Order: sequence, then structure tokens, then C-alpha cells
Amino acid sequence: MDVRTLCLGALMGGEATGYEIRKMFEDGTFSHFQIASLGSIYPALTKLTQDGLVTFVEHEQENRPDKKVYQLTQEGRRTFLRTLLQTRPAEDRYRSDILFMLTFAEEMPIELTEALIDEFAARHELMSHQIDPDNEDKQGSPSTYGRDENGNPKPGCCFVAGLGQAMCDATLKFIRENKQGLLDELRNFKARKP
Amino acid sequence: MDVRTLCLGALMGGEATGYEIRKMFEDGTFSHFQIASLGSIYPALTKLTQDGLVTFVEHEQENRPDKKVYQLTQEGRRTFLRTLLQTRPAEDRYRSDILFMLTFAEEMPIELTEALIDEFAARHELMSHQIDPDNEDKQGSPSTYGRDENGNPKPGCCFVAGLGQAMCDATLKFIRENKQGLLDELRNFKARKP
DNA sequence: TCCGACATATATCGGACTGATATAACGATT
DNA sequence: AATCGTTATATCAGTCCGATATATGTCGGA
Repeated sequence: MDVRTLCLGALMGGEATGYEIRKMFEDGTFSHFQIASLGSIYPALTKLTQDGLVTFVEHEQENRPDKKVYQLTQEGRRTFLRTLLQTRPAEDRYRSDILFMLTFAEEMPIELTEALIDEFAARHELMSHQIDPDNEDKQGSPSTYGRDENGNPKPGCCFVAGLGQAMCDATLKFIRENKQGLLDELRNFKARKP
Repeated sequence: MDVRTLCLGALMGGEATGYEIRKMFEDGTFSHFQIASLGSIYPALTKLTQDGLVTFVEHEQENRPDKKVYQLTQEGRRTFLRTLLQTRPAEDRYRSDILFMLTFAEEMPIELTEALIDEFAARHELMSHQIDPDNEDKQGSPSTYGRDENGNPKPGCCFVAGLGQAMCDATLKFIRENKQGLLDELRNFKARKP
């Protein structure tokens, strides 16, 4: 799924600026299973405009840089829906420097190992917080993504959010139950082979 | 973490060809939390050779294309260890087309939703299988990654593998418990708004 | 028995994407 | 007053993926 398709999907929830779209992938609805950087979002929106799949209105704000508020066209909506039906989803891919580094725990000081595990836990704690739609700090947020016109959360979004939450919980539980054991093992390991 | 560092890490477990390194990221020890394609591995190995961090021996095999078996140099080992101690790990990133698509479950036929969920489950089942080091089909595999010289699995690797397993289990459990509920909700949703 | 599919093995390259940087103005914290 | 973070758009160098090419062997099925 290229960034153009991702942008179309993001705009299915209503109008948004490029900056707001990035936030959906950074903090918002999509944050735990997709990413897109500004460096790809802006060119994508330009291309989509040229292709007639989105339009934008320029909002001049006082004492602020201009805003381009993008919106799906009918053809954009149709194109996205068609893509949904036709696309074979690519393989899931999870990248984690921390887990890669922990693979070599024997080769580093135990304090570093512990710090890496703690950071991993902290990030998942944060993620778990970001996923929960009720727990969001933004009460009167302008665009309530993942909800329909009446403000009801959409079943698909709930399912995906729940799944993310379950993954986070499992991760945190595993760390709670196995961190100390690993550190002990490493101490033994190092005592045997200095 | 760039592919060069990833290759150095892969070679910490012993000598390997470029093709074998890719397999570690495709099927092997690193498969559930890092990826690297051949298109980046081969240039990386060339660069590492130029920089003196790895060396290779060309094995001519009968009736087979030549093999370049790479190995860390002492400087390569030192460089990797230094990188381990100095690198701030990048953010974890998880990309899933399937979860993105499921976000729009309301917009597609229920059969497609179910097929996507089933595929998601199947992939995680497979991954769970790949992670388990005891369960590996390759009994006399040439290089036993993740183990020390005596064949004992390394604590760091076990921890990371266990974590991966826990995530898979949680995912599969969530799907078992929530798939039917989602499909029912979607049917209601569609009945109300045709 | 032949054919296609798959595995081993290296190499290259176009196109897509990330991450950094530039610009600009404001509020908040130090 | 100075630095930092936030809103907002835009560009670009460098990195990486995915596809493709090349060469050869094995294995299962029609």
C-alpha cells in the first residue's frame, strides 16, 4: 500500500490537512500499524490533486502559515473503495531495533539490557494509551476519526484498536514476568565466562 | 539501524553467505522483528568488505553457482559491539496492510472482512511456528544462529523469541474471541444502513 | 518423461520512502 | 531573551524495497 492510498484512506474520515494526516499516522487512529512521513505525504497529496482524486481549499489564517484542507472527490472515494476490494495486502512487517539489540544481550552490560527492556515497555505503555479511543486527551478534537456521522465508533476500528491493545498488553505482561529472569540468567552467564 | 549494521549482527553468529543472511531475516532468528532484502544486503556486504569489517572466501561448488562465505573481521566485531553500546534505538514500527484495510470493514463485503481476518490469523500462526527454535524443521542446519559454541540457546535470543511468541498468541487469542462478534456487528450495521 | 515450480546463489536498478532540513510565526517554559 | 515545542508546507539526498536477470539443480505431478 503506497502513501497515496494511505492518504485516501485517511481522508475517508473527513477533510484534513497534510499535517493532520501525518498526525493520524504518528499519534492517531493508524499510529500502531502504519506510518507515513511528511516527506511522502505532501508529494502524494500533490499527485492525488493532479489526478482529480482529492481537492483542497486554501484557508488563510491570521498569524499562521496557510492551510490546505484536503477532501476526497467522488472519484477519489470510488478509487479507494476499488483499491480496498482489489488489493492483495502485503506482508506485515515489524521492525524493532530494541529487539534486535536485545538478541545480543550477552555482549553488553546488564544495565544497558535493562534500560532497553524498560524503554521497550515504556513505548508500549504509551502506545496502549494512544490506541484507546476513549482515553484520548483531545476532547473536542476537530475530526473524530474512526467514528461515523453520529459519533459512534466504527466496528472495524474498534476491532483493530482492540487487537493493538491486546498485543500491547501481552508484551507488557511478558516483560513483567520475564525481565528479572533474563537479567539473572545473564548474570550467571557472565559469571561463568568472564 | 541500517542494513550494514544488521549484516554485522547476522554474522555475529558465525560465517554466512548473503543468501543465508537474507534467510535469517525472512525465516530465521530475526524474521519477526527485522527485515532486509537481497537488494540491500549484497551492496551492504560489498561496502563492509571495502571498509575491512568483513572478509569472504569464494567457495566454488560443483554444479552450483559460486558462494561467497562472509565472516566478521576483528574490526568488524569491534565496530558492531561499539554500535550496540552507542546507538539510540529507533522507534519500533509495525506496518500492516491488513489492519489498515480492516479499519474500513464497513465499506466492504463481509466475506472479504472474514477472509482478511483469517489471513491475518494464518500469518501469525506461521510466524509463531517460525519463532519457536525447537520446532524448526532444519535439524542439522549448517549455522545454528542464536546459540553459543556449545549449542545452548542464548538468553537474549530466548527472551526475544518468547516475546514474539507471546505477541502471536495474544493476536490469535483476540481473533478467536472477537472475530464472530465483529462479523455480527457488521451485519447489524449493514442491515440498518443499506 | 517432460514441464513447471521451487531452492540455491549473486547482482543490478528504478522508484518509493524516510529523515533531515528550510522557512515562518506563535506560545510556553526557563 | 532565549530556547523549545507546535502548527504548517515544501524539498531533497540518501537508503531501501521489489522486481528482474542469470545460472543450475531437484522434486513432484500431468
